[in-house]
Amino acid sequence: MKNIRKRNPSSDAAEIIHRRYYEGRPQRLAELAEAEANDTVARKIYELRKRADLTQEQLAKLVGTTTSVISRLEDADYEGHSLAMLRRIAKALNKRVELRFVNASRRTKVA
Amino acid sequence: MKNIRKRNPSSDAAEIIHRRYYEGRPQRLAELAEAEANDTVARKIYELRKRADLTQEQLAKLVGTTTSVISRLEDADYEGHSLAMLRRIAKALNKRVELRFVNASRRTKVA
DNA sequence: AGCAGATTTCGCAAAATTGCTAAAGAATTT
DNA sequence: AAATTCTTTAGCAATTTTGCGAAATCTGCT
Repeated sequence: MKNIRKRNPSSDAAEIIHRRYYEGRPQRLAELAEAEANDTVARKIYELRKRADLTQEQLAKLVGTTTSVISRLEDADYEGHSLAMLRRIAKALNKRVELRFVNASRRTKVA
Repeated sequence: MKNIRKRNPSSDAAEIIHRRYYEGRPQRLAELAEAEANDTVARKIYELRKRADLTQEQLAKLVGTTTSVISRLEDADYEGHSLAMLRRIAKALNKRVELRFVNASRRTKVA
């Protein structure tokens, strides 16, 4: 996951937050579900991978691609995700992609 | 929206259901929100367009493309949707795309 | 500082999606 | 049933995404 402004510090905000709040604290992980709804796709993938405790290389292998591809997908600036790729990632992590069209302004809360 | 088995009858299941249950019956429309969560992307787009009471041509114009593209996106067999296109459609209809990775088996209910 | 692991970036080829036109097929209206 | 509107299909070009390897950058550890 690449930070927006800084060049290439894997010590970016998301990484810091992850370490501080989630690493080794199972109860915190539950909170992620809520926060995720407002996140970018790139960050969702990043969080998903972190929660599964995988390196990009490990996820890449599961998905059937390379680390450079995973890195690109986790790049906040990248906008070119395909549903097909998102599904491949989901499948690799025993998830499934759920998609909805919701009214532009309102944010729907999830049960 | 193309049916899976029949060749090209726009009198396919979805179309029939639409006419029978939704056309001119506002209260029925609410039920769509629930059903949609389990639908394919293709059908979501179709339902979205129908609820907006638009022809493929009208939607195409709003999105900035042609009817053939819309038709393809509504084809149940088509799997090549990109997030970018889904967002263009959402934007045209004053919606936004919400995406989640959920556990493979369970279906999350929406508020 | 040095080392090993992890992530990012670059460049180009391959594959997939979109853009578009025209024509055929189907549904609706008159 | 003829006319009109709507949708699907086909083909190909243009654009975009993916695939992939190698080098560069960054992190954590000793």
